[in-house]
Amino acid sequence: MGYSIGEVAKKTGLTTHTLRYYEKEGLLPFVHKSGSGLRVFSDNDLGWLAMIECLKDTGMPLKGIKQYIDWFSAGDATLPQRLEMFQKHKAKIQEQIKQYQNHLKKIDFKIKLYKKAVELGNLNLAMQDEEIEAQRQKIYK
Amino acid sequence: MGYSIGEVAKKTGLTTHTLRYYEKEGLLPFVHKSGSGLRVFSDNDLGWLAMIECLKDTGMPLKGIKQYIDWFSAGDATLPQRLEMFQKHKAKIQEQIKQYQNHLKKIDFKIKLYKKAVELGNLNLAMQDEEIEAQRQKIYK
DNA sequence: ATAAATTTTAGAGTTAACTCCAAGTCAAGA
DNA sequence: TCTTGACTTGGAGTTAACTCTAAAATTTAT
Repeated sequence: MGYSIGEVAKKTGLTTHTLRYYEKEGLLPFVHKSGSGLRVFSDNDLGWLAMIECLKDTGMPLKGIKQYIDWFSAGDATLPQRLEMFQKHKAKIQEQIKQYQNHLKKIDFKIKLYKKAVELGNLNLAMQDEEIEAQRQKIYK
Repeated sequence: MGYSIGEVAKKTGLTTHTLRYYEKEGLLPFVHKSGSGLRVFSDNDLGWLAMIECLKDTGMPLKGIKQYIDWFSAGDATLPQRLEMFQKHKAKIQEQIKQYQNHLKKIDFKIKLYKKAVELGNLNLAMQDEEIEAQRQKIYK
């Protein structure tokens, strides 16, 4: 029914230190304490941790995540703010993905270039290769 | 022919502080100095800055970028290392994109949920909606 | 019952990547 | 020439997100 901090650490891949830090920062306001003061995590808390991971991994700072949790705790009056937050964050993620895909093209070019350079044992020679120069132009134009 | 640090700051969106910091960290070993000690950036330096931005924005720490630059400076003997670096980094970026797309599904679910919740003025009611519950199952199963 | 492992707290320390400051030098326009 | 703005350095300060320490309490295993 409940999980110790160590169990949650194993489940999530976070350390116990990090979990306590998150709680201190207000990211886990729903975790209960046992009579003797030990944290007891519920499945609902694991759900929150999954959401925290999702937002954190997509670039939201802990402060932003805390804002969301504070809005949640404030109840239905903050539903519009929460919707707006997710919509804006979605746009940011999509922008990120686009940028990543663009950067990937540049990396692909470098891989092609360095494959040829390794083959020839010389970077300058590889840069003079027609096909490689053609691809360079396509990307950096 | 050459750009001052302020001009480069405008071109790149970095601050002059950051540019000096990058140089201090060994990321700009090709920038020249004028007789009186002013930095003079070339178009080639701008190319390096673009590559630095690409690697940094895709999650490579400055130390990793410096390693690449050091390998470059060491000459053709390090071509295989550089190729390997780009190949590994490409794999990491692709993994990132996949993860982002997955996270995006969760965010999309939240948007759907909160749209309904705003409509109803109540989050719990929205969670009981059939269509929303169906989508939740699809994602969190 | 006892030993070993886990958890508690407050608070200090770390790392990456900036960001700023002071005091002095350099450059461009009126 | 004078002033104003940009640039120089070394070094200190900041921020986010951990990461660790120590001493005490609790829980689990034998």
